[in-house]
Amino acid sequence: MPELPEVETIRRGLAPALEGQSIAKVTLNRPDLRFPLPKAMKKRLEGAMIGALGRRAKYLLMPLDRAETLIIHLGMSGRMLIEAEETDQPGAFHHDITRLKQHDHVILTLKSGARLIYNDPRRFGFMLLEKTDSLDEHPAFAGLGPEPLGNHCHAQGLHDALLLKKTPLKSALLDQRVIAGLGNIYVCEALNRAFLSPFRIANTLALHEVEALLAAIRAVLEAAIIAGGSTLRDYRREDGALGYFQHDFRVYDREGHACRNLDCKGVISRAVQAGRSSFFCATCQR
DNA sequence: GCTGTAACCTGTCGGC
DNA sequence: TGCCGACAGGTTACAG
Repeated sequence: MPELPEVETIRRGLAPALEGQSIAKVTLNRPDLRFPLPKAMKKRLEGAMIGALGRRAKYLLMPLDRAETLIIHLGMSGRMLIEAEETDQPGAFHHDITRLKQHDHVILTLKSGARLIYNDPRRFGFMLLEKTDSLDEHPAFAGLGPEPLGNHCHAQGLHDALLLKKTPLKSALLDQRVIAGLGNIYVCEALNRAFLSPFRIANTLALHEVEALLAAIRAVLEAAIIAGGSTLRDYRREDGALGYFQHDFRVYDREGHACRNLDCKGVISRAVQAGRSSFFCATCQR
């Protein structure tokens, strides 16, 4: 799925087309997403005006003028796409010729005529409509760790959180309660840049190692946002275009290739941790 | 209470 | 060429 950089890229791309626009029509083609969409959602959305788009971790937030916020999670394969005007012509959707319309589960038609399409083949994603003033208490957000790119994320705080974890570092960083927004790709990349093994037990890291780790996490995420995210299979930007950060991967999906860290002659290995692939260099990551 | 695993669903890719 | 199994960016329920 879209991890933090992909969701942020989508947010920035959608904002000019959505903010200040009213929703004229809601089409629920397939309400049985990960969590079933309530039938009342259609009525609650139609006629509402969209405010400034936000993001928390991997969640896209669409506030409405009715004191409610549409919470969108893209799961593993979800896409949010803007289509300029309604058309059934094949291939008319910008560059995104890979999208199958059978997976267009939710369509918001704006008064401007543009359509916001939620497409998700694997249906691991979901949408929730919640009261805006109680979002922080919502179960989706209440336990989330700090935003790695935010002002409230500090090495000391991350160090304290990791001290409580007896799991391998890789698993600890995937835990959204420790730090929010990281997924498999960017954890692998950040650990390589910080020269830390994914197998290190989280509570054995010294503060100076956590400082290096946090700096690496931030560098990776910022570079990925500039590149428009990473496209492996499903991810597309809001206009159907690809992300390009996958060309800058140092370890992810590079098993058997040379490590790209300076002066390291190691080779990238792959191992399975908690059912997920970890890519790392055993020579320079300790 | 914490941790690891399996399951959710569908598409893609590689091997046979 | 076609079939089948493995695997995939996330999250969560459940067993140990």
